[in-house]
Amino acid sequence: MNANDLRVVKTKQSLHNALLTLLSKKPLENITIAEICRMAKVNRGTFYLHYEQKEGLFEEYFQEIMEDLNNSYEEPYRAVTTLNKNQIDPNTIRIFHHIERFKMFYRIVFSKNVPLTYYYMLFDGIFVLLKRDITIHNEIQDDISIEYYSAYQANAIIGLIIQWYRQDFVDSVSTLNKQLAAILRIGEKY
Amino acid sequence: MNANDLRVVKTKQSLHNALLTLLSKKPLENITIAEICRMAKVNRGTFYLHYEQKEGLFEEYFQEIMEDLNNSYEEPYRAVTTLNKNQIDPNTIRIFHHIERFKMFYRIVFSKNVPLTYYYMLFDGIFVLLKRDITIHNEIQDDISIEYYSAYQANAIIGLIIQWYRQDFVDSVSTLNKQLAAILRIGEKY
DNA sequence: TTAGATATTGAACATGTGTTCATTAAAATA
DNA sequence: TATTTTAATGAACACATGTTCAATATCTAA
Repeated sequence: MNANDLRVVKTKQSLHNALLTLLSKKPLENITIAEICRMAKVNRGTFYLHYEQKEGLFEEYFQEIMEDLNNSYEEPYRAVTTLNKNQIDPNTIRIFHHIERFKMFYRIVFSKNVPLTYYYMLFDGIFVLLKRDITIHNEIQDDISIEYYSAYQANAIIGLIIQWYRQDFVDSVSTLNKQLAAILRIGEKY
Repeated sequence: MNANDLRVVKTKQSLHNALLTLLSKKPLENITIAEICRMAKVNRGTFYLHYEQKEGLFEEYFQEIMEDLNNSYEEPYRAVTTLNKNQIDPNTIRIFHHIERFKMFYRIVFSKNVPLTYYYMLFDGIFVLLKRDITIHNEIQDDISIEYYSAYQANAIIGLIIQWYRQDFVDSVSTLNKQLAAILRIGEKY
């Protein structure tokens, strides 16, 4: 199954387009593989040559979105810009911009009948960014595992995003940035 | 559909037992509704009279587990015992005990092909506990939304649990408690 | 205990799933 | 361009899904 073979490229493209079209009409859970294939004019057997579930198709998209998340931080090494210092500038927090930009997709990612896969892809994405950030600024005691600490911080941010999502992203990106900045500053008051 | 009708009770019980038996042999994703019904000796149509998906059946179980989580904190009002004070006693943190106790179920809840529903049930459970805790000890500035703050803290804890789960819960409950306590203490050093 | 209410059943139907296999069509390469 | 390689197709299969409906069994309430 050579991914560069034009036939493969064409097939996948058709399937991608079909899924996108269908997603604009109904939620992922109500879309069937047979339906996608009919619309893409691709044999159903061919679908199974490339994917196991319709979720795999969406996963390919989401992969690209995760790359955008990474690229957002490729410039300086700033995930959330050093979590515990009080020189946090809310504008350097890029995560919420990213979510806002792709909110169409994140509405799917966070919907309750979708498998956890995408959640984990997002989690891992943020986890890696934070771990890098935390390691560089090594703002950590030796009794804390970097893994646990990164998982804690990464998922905490996703917690904000969940809350945001549940109000259908009505708050502004800057509200989210400010909330995170304020929360991170809490500890330092004591 | 009277839930007290003996026929209903009997049917649900059979389905529950069948699901549990099957779950000991294979993951939820590989279990079919038809299979559950065959084993429970319940007509497939009857299944659809009570549930929409097999996931709904599991959800009923998980509901009970969530009640256990709540009961764990029914005594004094201590979720994680006031998140930001340094008099945190790791032993008063009950969440990880709870997870450990039901780890069989949480292995399902956190598996990647399962819908987000259960994740949200856990999230909401912890969220409510923390929100109560935070409100009582009102350890919060007025520029922070209690909702966002609770979501942040609740999901942060689940972040630790995810990390724990991914190593198949090899670490001890007390390790987790200590990690959380240490992380919560970080802010106060500055 | 009986009459009425209703949950369960079995059968059937259209559609989806996941897989196989020989055939065909479209690429790569030489 | 001709040859080889291999992806895509169509047909078929057993099984699952989700729904309907009349017939039956079982429960509740009088």
